[in-house]
Amino acid sequence: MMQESGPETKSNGSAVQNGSSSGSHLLECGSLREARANGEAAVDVAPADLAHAQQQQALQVARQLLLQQQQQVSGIKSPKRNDKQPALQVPVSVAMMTPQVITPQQMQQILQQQVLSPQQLQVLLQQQQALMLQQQQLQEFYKKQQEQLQLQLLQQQHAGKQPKEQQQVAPQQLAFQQQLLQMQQLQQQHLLSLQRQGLLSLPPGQPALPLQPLSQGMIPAELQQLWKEVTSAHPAEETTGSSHGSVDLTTATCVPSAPAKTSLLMNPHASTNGQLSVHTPKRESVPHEEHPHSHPLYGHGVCKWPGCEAVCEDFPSFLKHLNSEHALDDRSTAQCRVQMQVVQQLELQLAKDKERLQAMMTHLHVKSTEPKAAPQPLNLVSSVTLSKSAPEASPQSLPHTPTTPTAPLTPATQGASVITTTSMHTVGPIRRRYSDKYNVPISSADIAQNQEFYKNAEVRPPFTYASLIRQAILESPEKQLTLNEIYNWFTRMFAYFRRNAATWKNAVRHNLSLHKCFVRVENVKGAVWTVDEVEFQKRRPQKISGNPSLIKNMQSSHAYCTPLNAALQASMAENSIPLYTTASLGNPALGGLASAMREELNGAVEHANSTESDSSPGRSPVQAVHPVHVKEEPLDPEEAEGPLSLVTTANHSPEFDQDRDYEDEAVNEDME
DNA sequence: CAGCCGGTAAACAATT
DNA sequence: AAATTGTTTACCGGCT
Repeated sequence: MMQESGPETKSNGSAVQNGSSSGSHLLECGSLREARANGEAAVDVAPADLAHAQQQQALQVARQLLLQQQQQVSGIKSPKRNDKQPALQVPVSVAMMTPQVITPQQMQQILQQQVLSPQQLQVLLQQQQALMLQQQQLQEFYKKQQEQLQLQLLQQQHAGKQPKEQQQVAPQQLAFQQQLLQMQQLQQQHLLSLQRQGLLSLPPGQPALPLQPLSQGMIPAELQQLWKEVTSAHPAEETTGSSHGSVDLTTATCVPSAPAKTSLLMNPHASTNGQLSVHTPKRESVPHEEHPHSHPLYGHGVCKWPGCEAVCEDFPSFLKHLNSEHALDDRSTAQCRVQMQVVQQLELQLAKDKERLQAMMTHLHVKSTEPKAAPQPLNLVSSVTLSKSAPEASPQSLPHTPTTPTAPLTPATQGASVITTTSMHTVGPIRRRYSDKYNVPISSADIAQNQEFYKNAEVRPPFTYASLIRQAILESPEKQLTLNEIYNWFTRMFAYFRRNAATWKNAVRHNLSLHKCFVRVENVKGAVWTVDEVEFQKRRPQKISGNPSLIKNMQSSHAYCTPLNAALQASMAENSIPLYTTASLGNPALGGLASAMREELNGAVEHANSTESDSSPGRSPVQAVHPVHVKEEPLDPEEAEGPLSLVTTANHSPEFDQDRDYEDEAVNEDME
């Protein structure tokens, strides 16, 4: 225990550790790029706008339908009234309206990307809130629709209805159902194509959309047309040749800025259960009725119904057009459904991002308030590392207890590293290396927090044995420990290591012997192990060099921005929201953060060369900005450790510098 | 695909 | 003699 708070710890100063290789970043970037490539091509319209427009459209359409249905129910006649039946409801409700639950993979992603600046969070938050609103409206509409349908159905059944109607209806329904199925299939195809393109990543275990096996060839021309129209709305992702105007929605409506939804990927699993707790709000929310002229389907004198673009002189004429051309018929309904699906996708994305945001918020803010009740589940991280597929169970025989199921997700913290030497946490320092891949650097605060977390949660720490061993040794007052003491440290600091002793102890011994950085020193009482920082540092470069992927993301001078960008990009990539992609660089807020980070980076680098001024300077800026601990980019873990090495070895070895330089070079190369 | 890394398992020797 | 400590080799999976 004393070790924990031990003063000695100063050793590790600021280590900004980077992890070795970060595959995750790479992936993220890659996907992002792909998304951009596929999506940006055609669009000049901001994706956000698109998304917004589409949502609006969907809502509008839905409202329209709802209104019509209501009228019908209330006795007002309308052309085709019963085109719906229970059978139809199913697909819609099940497949379309259910939001999705976050999958483990998503969680992982979330975990990996937790590095957002407050500004980013804000932006995200705002966006999500906006989307949420729309989503709620949509859901509300949907529920109503369902109710209406049921009502209708009941009426029909009880009334015994006129044969005519039924006759009319039957065929229509059949046709409609068929269309729906086809639509779904199309979407499925779309999904598949997206997957192929790498835009979509489906969780392994998740089945794709629950589609019915329809022959693909059956797609009626009309449906195809429909599909095109609908899809054209989101050109971003669907680069498919069919693209057609793409303009419609976008131009007109809305918001000038933003991102797109490109994402769309219809997430298969979406259909499963998830649910956004959206409570149906009140229908009053429907604004359009009150502001007729602001009809989402009407803008710039043009009907914005997907694929329509009919010119309407004025609003009244537009209304006429709307009622005549886009009445409640099969086509409109199908279009509506498609739109709904589009919206749903957006919702899914929204849900994901919300979750992510939640995690980030929790991580960043709650932290202080909430006693890390459920600290983070790095385990996710670790498990990820171990295996991507297995959702929760850690593949390895590790005893992973699902400890905190509630798991907050703040995981990202995994990484590790910034150590504050002096201060920051009494806890010891750093655990620097996270598991190979996810090397997201962590702030001291994270570490401290994590420490608590690991002490109680049987979660495998995302650090290598070597890192842990080193940590243990460095934390000791004399910087040396016997094997048994190391064991004790492990068990004391990590609940995870209270199990499977044979396994990890063997690993510890193995590591001690294997790595040159661990030096065995004969002692009076036997032998103790010490750390040769120089050696330890030496090993790093290799990894780092292998990190290019990670580095690529960053911009040379903005090394520290990397995490940020990475997170953003990942987020965007996932959501296919270009907005951020481009914006991130230009965004002033981000820029500020970036510069702050850069400073930190520079500081880190400098002190790395110099001596132990370490981390304190570098990190302060960031912290000052916000409690956010941005995980500093790992440029090199070494850096973080640099100071430490000094401490231990006391001298500045050329090798050290070389390593550093080497790394820097590598970084630059990659970046450029 | 090769190479590197880290984790795990295990055999074996030396020491306590 | 048993347990602990160290060393070494092999294999596997992930990543670059």
